[in-house]
Amino acid sequence: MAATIYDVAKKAGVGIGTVSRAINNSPQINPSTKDRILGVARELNYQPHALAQSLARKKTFTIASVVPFFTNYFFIELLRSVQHALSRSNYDLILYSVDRMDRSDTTLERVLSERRSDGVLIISIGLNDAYAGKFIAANIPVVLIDHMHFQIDSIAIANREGAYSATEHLIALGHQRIGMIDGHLSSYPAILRLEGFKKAMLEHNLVFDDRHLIICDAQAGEHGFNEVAGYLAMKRLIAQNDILPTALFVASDVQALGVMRAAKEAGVRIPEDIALVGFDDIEFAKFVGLTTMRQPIAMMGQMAVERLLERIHGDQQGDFHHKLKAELIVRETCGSRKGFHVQAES
Amino acid sequence: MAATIYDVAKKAGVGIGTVSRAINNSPQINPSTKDRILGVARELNYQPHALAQSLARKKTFTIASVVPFFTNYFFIELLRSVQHALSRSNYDLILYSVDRMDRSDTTLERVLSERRSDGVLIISIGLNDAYAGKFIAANIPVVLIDHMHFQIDSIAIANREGAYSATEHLIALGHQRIGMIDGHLSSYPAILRLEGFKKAMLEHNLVFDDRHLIICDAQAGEHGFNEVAGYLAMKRLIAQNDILPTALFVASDVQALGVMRAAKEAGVRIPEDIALVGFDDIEFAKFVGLTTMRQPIAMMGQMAVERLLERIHGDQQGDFHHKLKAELIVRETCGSRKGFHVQAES
DNA sequence: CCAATTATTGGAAGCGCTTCCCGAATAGCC
DNA sequence: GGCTATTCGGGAAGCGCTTCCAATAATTGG
Repeated sequence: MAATIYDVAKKAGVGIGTVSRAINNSPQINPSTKDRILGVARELNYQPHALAQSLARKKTFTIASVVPFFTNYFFIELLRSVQHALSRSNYDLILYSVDRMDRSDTTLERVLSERRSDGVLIISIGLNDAYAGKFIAANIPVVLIDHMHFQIDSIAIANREGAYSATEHLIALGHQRIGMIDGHLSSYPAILRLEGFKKAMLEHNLVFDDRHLIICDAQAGEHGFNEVAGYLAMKRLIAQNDILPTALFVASDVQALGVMRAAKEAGVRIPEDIALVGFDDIEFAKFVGLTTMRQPIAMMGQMAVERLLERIHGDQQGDFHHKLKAELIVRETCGSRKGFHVQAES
Repeated sequence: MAATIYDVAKKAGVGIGTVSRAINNSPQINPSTKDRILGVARELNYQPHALAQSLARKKTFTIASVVPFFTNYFFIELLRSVQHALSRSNYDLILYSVDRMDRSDTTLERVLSERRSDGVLIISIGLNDAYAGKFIAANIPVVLIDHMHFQIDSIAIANREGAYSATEHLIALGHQRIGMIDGHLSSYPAILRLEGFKKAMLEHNLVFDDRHLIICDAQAGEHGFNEVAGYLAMKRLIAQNDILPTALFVASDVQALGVMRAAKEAGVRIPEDIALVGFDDIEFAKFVGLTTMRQPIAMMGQMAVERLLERIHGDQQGDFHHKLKAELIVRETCGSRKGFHVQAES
């Protein structure tokens, strides 16, 4: 069995309180006894038991992340950055997955009741007022990523503005007949991106054909933000239109990948026949040359962690609703209008 | 403050032991008092404190996973399946990331010392004898994924055989001048895949040109299993050879993606000029039509979790070194020899 | 040299639970 | 009815730690 604090105390001939002070380097201890105790501890290979510490301190040094597992590479890249940001602290990360968006409640309930964590990161999941209230009542700091709630800290992308920019890029390229493929409108970002798209069209006096808008089906609460949904949407677009749009704004990169696959199958060339702009800039967008709106994913993860940690430490008060701007990354799927917006890329 | 077991006991007019029996549905309790207590508990919105339970039970209902974060989509898909398999149990998942492969020790040390978990999943990381011994001594069940150790349960892919099959496929297609792009040989799978490749060449009496073998550089202990490494390798291959191989076996799909990008830039057509076989079958392989060796990633994750849980419950003894076979998935990067090996795909 | 501080230390109490031991209550049996 | 099994419930002990309080030892100033 592993050594406990009592073993160390006995062997060092001191009380357990003193050992505790030694290992937590409290100032209330004589440096020489401290050294001696640390020596004994090393000898015994003593390691404090994290759980016991948590119980006594009422602090777990763990943060929870609630993630829709794993429908979209966006989450993964976010998680990576969260983990990265966290690795500089000594907090552990515990993962709560929600497998169906429409059943996120049970997961949230679990996070709340287990009390394993000092703070929670909720990714791409809407928090209703009831749960927001519960977290506030339980005094557990929460940061929402890619979603909003008026009472809860959040960090999200400016979706409407991003969609606007994407569409505007297409318009600037001379396109007039522009379509859009969106996620299901049960998703908040999907709504906003559609709004941004429509706004851009309107402000540039372009009419937009309803048949050129395809909303992906939601499945298992997934909002259609996946490759297959994009593929299917593109097939539908091609099937139901005699004249295709000359340009397409797709609400996410994974969907755009599906669009490209369907286009290829149908002999529709990109960008020659249809120009394409995505959204997210997941890692693979670069590999396939997809023009897209870059979400600063890594930045979002890092900021969220920093904010959460601050909240945990009680440093910060006041609301925090950060909105990051998406940035247009021009690659090849809109034709070689390189230099239209110069971007440094590694 | 949240209700404790004492609050429930007092309000129900019983002892704490009885409350404990009620919520853990022990048989040693009168059903009627149990119901009454459960009623009170609900009223008070009582939730047992997971940490306190863990401490008292000496069981955490948590499993740890040690993951190289996140150099390769292989890990992510594995993690997804792990999480999925776990969601059917009531174990939580805590994530320990190792950011540099060559510094996995500190992470393992932490897993060991914190004792937050009942079992550990170690993904794609080599375990040396010292740490294997420590886990055994601490009596913590471990399952290794994508790696081996003679004393520790493991589940891995048959790398050598998979590489052999990939190469053989190319040979069967009539290729003679076959090259390979591999990860750095500090990686065990990289070694095995190279062996399988060479074996296939040898057994089919094909000579293989050393200049057609590119070993990616290892960076930050990353073994070169990433897109950029593949890209760079392909550039090198093209640069240092007057006559290129007609086919290429690439040790991982992410690298193959880089290879494709470099090929495109250099005007080398795939599959016309060079046929390509990858390894892993990550989700994106399908999107880009990459012929590859499928690792049953989801199966690996699931089996690993099942085995780990069995070990935790003490059901299983004896060694367990499972080797799964990789399966050839024919797509487009070797030319349209569709039907060569018919594969059902959704 | 003495009172007043101040620096250290020991260890009980407490974190919220499980579990074991023991007594009370009830049931079963002759 | 009396006696033994059985069932059920109470609560102390214990999981491994932190922290607070009181006690002791070392210093300081005069």
